[in-house]
Amino acid sequence: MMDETEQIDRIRLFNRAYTRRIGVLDEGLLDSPFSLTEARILFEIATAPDISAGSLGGILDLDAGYLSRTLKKLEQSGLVVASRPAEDGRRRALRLTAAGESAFKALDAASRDAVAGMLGPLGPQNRLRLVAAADTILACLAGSPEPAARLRAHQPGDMGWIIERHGALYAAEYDFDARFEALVAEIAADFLRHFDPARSCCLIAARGDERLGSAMVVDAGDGVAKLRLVLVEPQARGLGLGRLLLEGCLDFARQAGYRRMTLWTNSILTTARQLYETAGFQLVDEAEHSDFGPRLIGQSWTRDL
Amino acid sequence: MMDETEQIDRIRLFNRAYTRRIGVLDEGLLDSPFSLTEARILFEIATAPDISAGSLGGILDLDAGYLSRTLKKLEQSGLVVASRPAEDGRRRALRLTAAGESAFKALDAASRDAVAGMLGPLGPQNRLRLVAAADTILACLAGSPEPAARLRAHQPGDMGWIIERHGALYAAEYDFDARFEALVAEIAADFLRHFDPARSCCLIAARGDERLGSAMVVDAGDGVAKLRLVLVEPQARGLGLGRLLLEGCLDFARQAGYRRMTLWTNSILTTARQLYETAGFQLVDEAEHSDFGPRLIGQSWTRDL
DNA sequence: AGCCAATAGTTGACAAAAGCAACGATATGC
DNA sequence: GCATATCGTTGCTTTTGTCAACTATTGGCT
Repeated sequence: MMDETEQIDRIRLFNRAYTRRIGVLDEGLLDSPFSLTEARILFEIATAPDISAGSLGGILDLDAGYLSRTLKKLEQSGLVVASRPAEDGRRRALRLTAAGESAFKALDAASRDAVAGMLGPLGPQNRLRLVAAADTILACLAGSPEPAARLRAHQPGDMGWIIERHGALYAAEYDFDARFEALVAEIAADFLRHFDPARSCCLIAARGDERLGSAMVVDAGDGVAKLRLVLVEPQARGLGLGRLLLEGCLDFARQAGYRRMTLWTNSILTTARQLYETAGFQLVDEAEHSDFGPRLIGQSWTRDL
Repeated sequence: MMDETEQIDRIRLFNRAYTRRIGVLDEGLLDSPFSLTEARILFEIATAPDISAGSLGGILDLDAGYLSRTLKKLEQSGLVVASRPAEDGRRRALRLTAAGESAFKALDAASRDAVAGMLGPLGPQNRLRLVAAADTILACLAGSPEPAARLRAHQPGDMGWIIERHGALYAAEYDFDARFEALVAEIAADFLRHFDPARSCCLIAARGDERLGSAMVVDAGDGVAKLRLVLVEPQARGLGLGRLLLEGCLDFARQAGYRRMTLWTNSILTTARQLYETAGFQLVDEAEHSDFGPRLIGQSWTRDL
């Protein structure tokens, strides 16, 4: 895990590195006749015509006096005009003249080129990642409360994802071999082949587009529902998603009229074991096996609904 | 898709927003007796003791004259000492005094607090996302030139990925239903169950960790190899990956001693059809079916090896 | 209506920050 | 040992930013 100190250090590292980058970008404006502040002023006026000097200063965090002087210079150069709006004789509504517009366009193009120059050497894939990461940062800072993880029914591709994550995670964490992924694929294929919305369900825990966990219920006959393929991604553990998925499955099974629910798991999955125990499941059988490579103890659990 | 113009605009938006954020952070240093530049100088000297004024200026992009004066001020305040290293009488090796160290520590703590204040109101999940995104941006910019796509053998999780992408892509592009994903899962499970490195193979086209395409060869009996599950991700199309995968499969089949290669596909997959034609495959059979929902024309292709 | 406080912007004086160019001291290459 | 380059310093200048006093206008209040 990453503690707060390390988070802060990494953000500070990022701030240093990135501001230096941006500094390099802004140097591109050096061969224009405008200072960075002037360019920012032109940009803001172009974006929000009839803006007042006051709000401009607020946005750019400029001293009122300094701003006033700078604006006067821009007016004298014929790039900006100010009018006294009828409704408030104190304010001055700022606008770009035609010359101001074209100066802004040139600046804007230069700034665009500078960014393009930064993105240029990156591969198309890296560019997308970069833009996505920038969006993420803004979203996080905007404090857009991170979309809550929620349960949804399965969609095309979800079965494959379940197989992939089971295969990759159990291989990495417990050294399961390919037979495990094969078994999961068979279970998933079987689920899709015989999917009956009244008798079976597959729940995906997702946050936005990101899949965080899975669980499914299938008909085991005799009024017994079988819980399968319960998985929570490592980065999403500790959020109660396992509980959420399990509750969703129990609810579904009850509504579907099942009397009991059973599941099969392996003893090394201690977190899962706790989850099942607190959810009222009872261990009914254990048997050693080596179906997936390492020596394991398979467990059957059950509970009434 | 996102075109370059939009990427640039979003990065520019990010730059504006983020620099403003950092500006706010730096204001935290205002109640220290140091200017931002002095603080940066202290930071660099603390990080790299015995640094020369020249490289300091290079790192911080400061005018040599300005830097010289600022350093003199810091020396007079007793925070920095400079020594003439024996090996080069022109340079001056800069170090913090004890007082300098403690001043730096205070600055460092203030900066850390400022960042902590920025991260504070975010949720723990958002903090992690933010840090991860910042790392991503630096990694992208570090311009680790995007690794070339290459073929590799399958690994744990790859079969699941193949199933996921087949399921999701064919559903989105051709409206295939769940039976298709089920079929792919069965094929994949079968492959894993009966995988024999001498008789079958699965190739994954990958760029770094990112999977871009797949193809597999299985034994169809009578010296015939069957090509299955050829897929290239939309964002990686046009790079010749399909060709690469196909050649890899043909090479494997020849080395494994197969006499012929067959494959089954559907007529709507026109890009794939061209790929097979140019690779020397010949259409031997067509049959209408609706196995995956829409009415399709299945095609069998074959070629000698 | 008339007064007062608040708001929007301007101006002068000044300080800090930054840039430029000339210069001295030392090192390096031929 | 001389030309040339490097490292740093200093004087001078411009740019940038700050502060406080000031004018003009508005809006609320009695």
